[in-house]
Amino acid sequence: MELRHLRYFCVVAEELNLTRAAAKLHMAQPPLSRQIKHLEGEIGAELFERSARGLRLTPAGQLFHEHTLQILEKIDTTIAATQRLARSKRRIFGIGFVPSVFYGQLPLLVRELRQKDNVELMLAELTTVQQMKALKSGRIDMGFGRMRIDDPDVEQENLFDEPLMAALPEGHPLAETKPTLAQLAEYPLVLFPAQPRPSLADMTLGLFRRRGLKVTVAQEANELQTALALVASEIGITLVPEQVKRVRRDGIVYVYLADPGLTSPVICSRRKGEAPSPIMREANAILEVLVENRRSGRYP
Amino acid sequence: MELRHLRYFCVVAEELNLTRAAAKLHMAQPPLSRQIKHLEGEIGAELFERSARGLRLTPAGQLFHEHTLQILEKIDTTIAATQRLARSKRRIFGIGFVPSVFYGQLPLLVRELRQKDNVELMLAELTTVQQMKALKSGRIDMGFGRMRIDDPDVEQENLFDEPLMAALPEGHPLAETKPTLAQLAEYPLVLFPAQPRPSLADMTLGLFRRRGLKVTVAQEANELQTALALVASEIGITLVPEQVKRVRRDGIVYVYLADPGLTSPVICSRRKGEAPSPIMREANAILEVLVENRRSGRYP
DNA sequence: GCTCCATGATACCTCCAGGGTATGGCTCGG
DNA sequence: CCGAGCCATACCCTGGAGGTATCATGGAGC
Repeated sequence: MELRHLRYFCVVAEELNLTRAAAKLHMAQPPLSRQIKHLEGEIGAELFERSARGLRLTPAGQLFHEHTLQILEKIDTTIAATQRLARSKRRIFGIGFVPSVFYGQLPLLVRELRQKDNVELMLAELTTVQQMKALKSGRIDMGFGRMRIDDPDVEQENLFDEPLMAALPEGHPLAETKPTLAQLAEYPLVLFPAQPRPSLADMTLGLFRRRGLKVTVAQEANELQTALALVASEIGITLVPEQVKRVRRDGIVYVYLADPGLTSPVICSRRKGEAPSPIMREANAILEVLVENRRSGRYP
Repeated sequence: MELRHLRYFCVVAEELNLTRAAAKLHMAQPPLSRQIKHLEGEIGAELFERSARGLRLTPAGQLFHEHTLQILEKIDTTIAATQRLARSKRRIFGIGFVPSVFYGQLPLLVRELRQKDNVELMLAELTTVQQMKALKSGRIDMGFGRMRIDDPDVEQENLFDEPLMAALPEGHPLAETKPTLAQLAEYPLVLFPAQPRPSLADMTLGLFRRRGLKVTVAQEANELQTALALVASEIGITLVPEQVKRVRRDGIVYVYLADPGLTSPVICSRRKGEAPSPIMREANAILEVLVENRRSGRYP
């Protein structure tokens, strides 16, 4: 499949008429007809219903059209962004992060760095393991995760340890308490994040298991917002890092846990033994302030 | 430009060696070399720095690589989704919405509809004006907006009127009051959303202007989260529809306004004179319950 | 400082696939 | 029943993608 097919498909999907579409594309109708068939063959699905009076999109065709528009749009913006960056003298600074650190001060680091006019920021949501590879390949320059991984080419710095909290529906029996894990184990759990494993979800399960507590998983969720919605709907409860409590939501209360030592670290990874670039130095300076604020409890 | 170029570029960007990349692509080195040059020519930017010992990505190349990976990934998932839909007997149901309605009950409608196993949901963020065209072309079947637009082929239903609220930084002099527009006009404004105009931003400005109030715009923001962050940083204040107050955030308080009649409607648009499909009937039923809850103040 | 070699660039050839033209066949409206 | 409108098929032609051979270059190693 080539972009040509997508471009043709879009025009045809809008015109619903091969002859007119061909005219719009400055080409004859038969080759267009063939290319569309070719596309359908490659995807292995009918995108159009043919009739003697023009075409109609099948449901699959509708879906494909919607996404194709987005793809073509993204290509255009990508080219434009690349050209802009090539003309400017900016350098790329890539930051990898696991989703759960993005509810805290990371957005502040991003906002500060975007101000600088010698740097183009590139953000990538990556698991801690993926971050190792991305660091080495130069795709990112700094990674934020929650796991310690031994790698000779990467140095890790423990920024701070973050307490875990329980997210409970409003009015829950434990809502005004400081519960123990044993107490929480009595209630069904919303496991989160379900998708890229291993993750916080496994850590959560491990915490219970190591204490010999049996938990029932009521539901899995991939995104924080979904998980919180499920908690608010009283489908279950879930454990989240403290940063998440900044995401307040009607129907949800966060409570600290009674068990000591239930924390999740936030770890910053960098390539080892590399002279810090000017941008890296700026990032480090900002980070230092943010970590200091975090440690002293001063939120901006 | 064709997908071929992107696929080649990705492999080269990973190998940073044309000979090896060519081998991986099961082709000879010279044509690959040429295609990459061709790509650079078309974009009008150097993506690689050549040396006798292999290649290196330029900043522009790095950016392009990052986005190219996403594009290729999206194409794969699009094809997979299209195939899946073609095999199933599901129908498409498209919903268009302006961002500001997505903080209310719309997610609930989406969640309920996703449960049904005869429907594949397609969401599209569109301005109210774009929704008209999308409805007529069949891209969406239902649109949610905040503006009344006369169109012979579209019928609009006013679901409810939503009060406007002011988002203020914590500790703001007006934070514990029910201020008037005149009082708010004393403080700088964060204009939101800045990008697709006309929008709520113009409505906000209009409200002040019609009362003969002069406002100073401190900053523009495209996304709600940014706007709220700016408010929390005491850069300015902003007006938001009531639904937004469900997005709570540290450092932000929402207050109702003293002026009467400061509301923003939520309007549902459908194609006129069309027999409702089974899915549309299900959507209408869910919508009715949600609107009733909204009107009676019962949030789920 | 010279040589070697890995690596990318250039030149030229081949051939296929994408586009063109001509035409058939189907369906719907009058 | 006929014609208009539309898509599909058949066949031809050419541009450009890919192949082979070879050159140019600069860093590593002696």
